[in-house]
Amino acid sequence: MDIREHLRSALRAALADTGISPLPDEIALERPARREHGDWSSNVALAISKSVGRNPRQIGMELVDRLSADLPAHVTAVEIAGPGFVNFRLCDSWLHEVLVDVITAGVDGYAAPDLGHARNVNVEFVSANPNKPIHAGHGRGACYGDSLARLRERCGWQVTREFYLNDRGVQMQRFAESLAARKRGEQPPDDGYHGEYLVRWAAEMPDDADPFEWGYARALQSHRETLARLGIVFDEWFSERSMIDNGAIDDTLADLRARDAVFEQDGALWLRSTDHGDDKDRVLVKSDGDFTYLLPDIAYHRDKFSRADHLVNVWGADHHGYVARLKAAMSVLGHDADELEVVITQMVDLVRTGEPVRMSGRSGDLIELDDIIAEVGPDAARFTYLIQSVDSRQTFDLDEVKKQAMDNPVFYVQYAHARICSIEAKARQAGIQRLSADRIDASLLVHERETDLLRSLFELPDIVEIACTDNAPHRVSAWAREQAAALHGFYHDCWVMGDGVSAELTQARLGLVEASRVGMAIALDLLGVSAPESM
RNA sequence: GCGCCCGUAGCUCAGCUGGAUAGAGCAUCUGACUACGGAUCAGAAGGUCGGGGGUUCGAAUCCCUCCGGGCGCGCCA
Repeated sequence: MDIREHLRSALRAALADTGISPLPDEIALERPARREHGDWSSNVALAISKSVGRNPRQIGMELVDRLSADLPAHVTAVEIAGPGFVNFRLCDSWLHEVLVDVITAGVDGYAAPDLGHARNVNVEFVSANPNKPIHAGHGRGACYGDSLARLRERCGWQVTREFYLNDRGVQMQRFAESLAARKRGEQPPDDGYHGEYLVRWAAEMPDDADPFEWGYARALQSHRETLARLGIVFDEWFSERSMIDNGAIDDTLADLRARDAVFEQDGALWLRSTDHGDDKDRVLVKSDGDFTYLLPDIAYHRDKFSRADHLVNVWGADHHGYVARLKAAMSVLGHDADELEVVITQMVDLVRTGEPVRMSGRSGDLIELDDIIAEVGPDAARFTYLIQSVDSRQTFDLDEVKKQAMDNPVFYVQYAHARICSIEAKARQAGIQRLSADRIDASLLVHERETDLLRSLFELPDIVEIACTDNAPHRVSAWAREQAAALHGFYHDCWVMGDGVSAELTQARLGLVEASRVGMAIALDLLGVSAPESM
């Protein structure tokens, strides 16, 4: 049983004994920041003092008295502190159970809370237009979205990774015209695409190819290849054009009309989105008969809702203004708008030793994600994109990320994993066979370095759950760094084998090393970063 | 003007569904291996958590307000 649930039930019983009624729904238990405040602490006396009308310190004292009279398992002391905190001191035995839990559950079973209950979730991300290479800014959304998908998979969801293709419209026309112009050796039109990549692609294009279709296919190939370099593979590439061909857009329009959610004004057709939380109504079909981008978007999300229980969209900050209208449209169509989560990633500033990397506006050149990957490597790119909350603007310093050899966190973390593997290999070479968890005497693990590692491993399931529910992979990155620090400290102070280390202690420590490997492998997998056995 | 995000150590950032003396990495300074990989470890120094109010036993965290920065507010996509 989770140690917190164990302490909670003890507290609940003590509260009942003191005549508190009704018992609080929630009893908070947390690890105090300061060591002298014990191993676990509860503020329950403070939390209920008002409703009970009693002094919190007094309630706390009573709880301490009753708990001390019959100490729960693992607990060595219960103390009152400050305004009324109830602090528990535990012996290390509760941590020794963690070791067994981790090894027994393994990489697939540990820290895998079932939050999704096999529901289907569709995670749509990147969705870069198929008319130019994926650039550095997309990298953040790509790594982030894939990590969200990994978190969902670990937490019991059925996940579809989806890429939406805006494969029609004026932008694609301009792209085709620009490509054709380059093929003829001419400059693209002023309102076309001027990037250097078009010169390369034009050179590849056969003379008799249709610039639109060939260019589209070429861009798609480029996207696939770039994403594959980061280990990102999509299940579905959804074509906007297909919704015209198969009537999905007409159906959507008919659906909206049937729900009396549209009206005509000034020759255009409008969606009454203000009825569902938008700040103004939106045009669906322009007076010239073309529809706006919004209508296919609505049709697309309508389609996604027919395929999944829950939708997650990863959008760049420049699209946050569209959230309200899309949610309004889904609400109009009878969907629960809360089942559509739109997460916004803030911008990325590329810099090189503190100097901003200029994106040439004149030529239309962008820094391609391929170039970033080639320069810093896929693991460093992914870890860097995922090390920080996507709510904050990110400064991505290419030189900092590349000089990883010395001080980059991704290497620090990967090195920890490699070290673990190195120890295990050394043990094998020495003919030491690691015993199964039930045959290890985990109680031998009493060194502070050892208990630090176990405490860290204990936290991983919580971290995974929070990262999943908050769409926050950076919590996993932070954990991985802490776990790596704990591992390096352990490595430094605690010899697993050799003179002066008993066979039993070697076995216990090998178990701890294996548990660490499990935890680190889980975290790195969630981040999509490789877990090397040697570096 | 309105909306969303951000403002925490010299730098890059965690911590934000309220907890006790605010953390990490980098950079700086000082130390540590005759053994499992020194891409490591230990210590020091570094702070008006943008400012001001409020709620609370308790606020970086919640509320209000102001300041600063980013991104959006189309019958563009």
